[in-house]
Amino acid sequence: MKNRDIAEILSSLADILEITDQDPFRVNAYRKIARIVDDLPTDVADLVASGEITEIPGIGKGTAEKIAEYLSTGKIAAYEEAKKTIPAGLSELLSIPGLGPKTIGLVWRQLGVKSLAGLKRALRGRKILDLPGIGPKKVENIEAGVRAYESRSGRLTLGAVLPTAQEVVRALREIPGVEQADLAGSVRRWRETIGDIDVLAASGKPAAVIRAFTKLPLAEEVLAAGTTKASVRVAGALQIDLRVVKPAEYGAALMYFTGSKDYNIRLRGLAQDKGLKLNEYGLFSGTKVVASRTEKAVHAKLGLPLVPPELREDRGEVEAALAGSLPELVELSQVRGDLHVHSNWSDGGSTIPEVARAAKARGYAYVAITDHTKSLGIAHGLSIERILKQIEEIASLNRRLKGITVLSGTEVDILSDGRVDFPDEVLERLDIVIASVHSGFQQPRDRITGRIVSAIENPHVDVIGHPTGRLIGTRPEYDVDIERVMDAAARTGTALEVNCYHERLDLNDMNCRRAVDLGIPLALGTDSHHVDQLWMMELGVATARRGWVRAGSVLNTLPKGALLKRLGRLHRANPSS
DNA sequence: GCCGTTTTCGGCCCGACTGTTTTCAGTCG
Repeated sequence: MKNRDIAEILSSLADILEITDQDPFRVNAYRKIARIVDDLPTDVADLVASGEITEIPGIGKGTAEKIAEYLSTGKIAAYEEAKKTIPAGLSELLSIPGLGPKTIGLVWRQLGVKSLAGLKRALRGRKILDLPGIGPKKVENIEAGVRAYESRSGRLTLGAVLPTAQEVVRALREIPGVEQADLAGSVRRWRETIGDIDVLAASGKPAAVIRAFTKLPLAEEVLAAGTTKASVRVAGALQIDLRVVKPAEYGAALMYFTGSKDYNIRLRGLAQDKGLKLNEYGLFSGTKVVASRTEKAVHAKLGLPLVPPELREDRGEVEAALAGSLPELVELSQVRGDLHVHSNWSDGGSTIPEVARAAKARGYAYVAITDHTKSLGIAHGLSIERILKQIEEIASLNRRLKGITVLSGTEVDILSDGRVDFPDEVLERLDIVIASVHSGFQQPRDRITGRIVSAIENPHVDVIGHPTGRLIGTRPEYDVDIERVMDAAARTGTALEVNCYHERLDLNDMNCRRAVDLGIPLALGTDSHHVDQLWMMELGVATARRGWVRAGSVLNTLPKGALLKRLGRLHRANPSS
């Protein structure tokens, strides 16, 4: 699938056109198409072959031809030509905060800056001060931008910052004069990674709120503080931006600061069509406010139901909302159990009774213990003898437990030849079998895809664990042909996991959407190695919601009996609970 | 580059902030 490659080329093309001062709307058109192609749940080659590609809003004849050209020749002539017009190291400079295309074009043409190293030399040499429109303050800003760019460690996973973000909102709501406070930005949309945390508050006394906010104990450093907004640094490197608005403007402001940018653009377009204007202060007819206090009211005046923040990415949700066909998304409260938890029998830190207690406290009806198997020696994977013993202990524990059932499961290794690590007679005795790849990540596409398809076709395998193997920001997915995996899963009825662990979220949102379209069942599991990690179910539910998943597609929204029946193992259901 | 019953040409989201300005350009979200 070439979607990602094509998206990167179109995005680079946009960078080049921007630096060479071409029509900004053309630049935006390419950026938008790059995003659309990257988000596509299907192989762009199929859409080109069928001619459906130009039916996607935003993609016209011109770009469709370029994509077709890439698919047949491996190159796009327009891009190859454009690349010759600027030095290769220039596009990188667009990532420096405070430095934009105009200034980059200026230092390149006037000073011969061709790269980050060249920019730093120009800053040191102070030649840059001779350029029109550049003064000492601007030089200072660019220097600070370069430092920030060089020191930043990339985006953090949502799961790594969410607890802090939620604590900040709680603290904010305690401040006198704060009427409402919520997370906004990419955290509220539950994007898998975030750059900083945006928080919004409503108050009639913004200055006092800002003062109190900057004095919160968790604020380690105050980066900026004005009358309506402030930025502080917490927990090391994490930046929190607070904005305070009037209560009457809260809904419009929350929409504005939640984004995404593309969603906001779409809604402003809808407003324009109605002769209205939408900004962060409200929806206006001339100077008269039409709606502003709540998100629901602003959406309603635009002819839309309230669109859940997880969907606000301009991936078709606006059209669906207008047509009244938004999906009813799965909710955390509908999840009746966690299907992927490790205990101290393998590499987990909690005992099985501790897991059961914590799962019950979360309101679950069941929880599956799915420890590793013997070939994963590093994780103390279970031998056949030990898994049989564990099955017995869990049965005994279930006889004592009230209000929760522990399911006997396994996360069985998919071996390098596609067989799994336990024989059928062992797998048959388990309530749930997850099969996962934990080795041979470097295998070529055919081989690793074939392994996973073999596991899918194994009648004892219920779920494929973390199907792409990626670790966000650490390890790319293995070279798996996810289309083939999904075709096999759809054919056999095998579930694919939405691994909820914050560094995995695998399947990701767009793959969830593809799976749902194909009718593939999904299994939510946290992959917890300690009871402190069970909360990450929230992250998986959010990922599923971002993938337009309804409760009906999620196995663990089923009651225990229906789940076990679905897994084909009703006869092994524990009769005592 | 994309798009369209006000349009096949002429638009394309909106405002704040900053720094350089003397009326505005660049950047950001």
